[in-house]
Amino acid sequence: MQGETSERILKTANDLLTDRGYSAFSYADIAETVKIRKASIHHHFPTKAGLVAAVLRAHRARIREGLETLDQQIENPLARVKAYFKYWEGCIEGQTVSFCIGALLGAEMPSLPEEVQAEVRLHFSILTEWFERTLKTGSRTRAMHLQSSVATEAQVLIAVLHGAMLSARAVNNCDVFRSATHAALNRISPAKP
Amino acid sequence: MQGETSERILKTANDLLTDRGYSAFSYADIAETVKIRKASIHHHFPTKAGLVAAVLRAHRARIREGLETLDQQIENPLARVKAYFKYWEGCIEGQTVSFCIGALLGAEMPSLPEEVQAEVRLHFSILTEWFERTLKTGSRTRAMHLQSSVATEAQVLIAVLHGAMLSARAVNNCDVFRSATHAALNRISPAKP
DNA sequence: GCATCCATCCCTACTAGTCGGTAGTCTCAT
DNA sequence: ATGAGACTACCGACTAGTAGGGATGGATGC
Repeated sequence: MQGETSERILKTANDLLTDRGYSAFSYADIAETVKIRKASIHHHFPTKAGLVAAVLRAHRARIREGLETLDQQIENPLARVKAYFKYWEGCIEGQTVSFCIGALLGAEMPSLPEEVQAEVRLHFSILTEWFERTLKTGSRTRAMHLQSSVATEAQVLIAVLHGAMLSARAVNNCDVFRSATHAALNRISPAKP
Repeated sequence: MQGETSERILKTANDLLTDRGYSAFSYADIAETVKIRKASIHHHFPTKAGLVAAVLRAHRARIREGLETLDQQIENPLARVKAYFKYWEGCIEGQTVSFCIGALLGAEMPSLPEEVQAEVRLHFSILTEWFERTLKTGSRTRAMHLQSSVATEAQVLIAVLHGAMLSARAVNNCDVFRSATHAALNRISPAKP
């Protein structure tokens, strides 16, 4: 029932990864919730590193799709950036997904298999590229007002995004995410008349 | 040689924790570098949770001391905040300590023993208190210029601090930490004449 | 129509190794 | 002689991963 087994494995691994990180989840955990034997998971994903890399690829694809949708549906670049932050605010608030696995694995970087590390780096690079692209057009069209270079402002926004996730998780309160990110976004908003 | 065994265990656990997080290091790892048997570690620290909690307490004490020293030696509140960021810039650049264990464990929060979670929450709260206190006097004395409330600005700075650490670790480059944090600090600096 | 083949999928049963933690013993300084 | 600190030797549970066997179903050859 409900879709391909490998899809269910990926989904479960994604969920486990989201709240435990790489080292703290096991094939046995997946087996339990997918209702399948441990060995059967190895049939679909021979190694843990491969499985997690696949989860990250899927995660990245979803994020990329989401960003493309924002690009198409929202004209104002500032509003696009705000919408991306709002998306995460909803995730954290709803408790469904409380962290971005790309960022979470970034923290565990030194202990990850090279295969996984590469995917984490890709996560940061697609995020950086999108922010830089969006900030560049936003700055040009005066939809936003930047105080530093596009590259630097992009880094600040990404840092606030991930750092605020961290704080929200640590104190178990979405409000700190909301207030920190709103303040950061207000600072690149053009001055009100 | 070099000091009490329990001190060496703490130091080693601190280092291991810094680059692997909670789940990815073991008593065996400590035993190897401290040149002691695994069982002997249990003599000093009966449980892993207790050991890590002790590491966090020591880490928090060091941070608190550092902040108190800043409070005493630097008069300008803005300069104090900048000095704290500079401290971490030095840590990351020198590769000696590449991450704050308080923040790192914040990411792993849901999979940590309650004993450790409590210490992580304390880390965030002493950091928040110091930032709020420093920003409040900075704002009052016009040493800095805040666009939002003290509480919110403190959250933004903490988020940038931890988020920039995350980016620096993910892409293995201290420059992103430096540029993001400098930009964030410039924004609370008073306008130049 | 029917047998064979092959790949897919999941299973049981296992491996070697690691995990945190315990029991009990030896040594040595106070 | 007593207690601290280190040891050897072990525990049961868990880890990722492997070997090999059934079951299924769809394609092929006759």
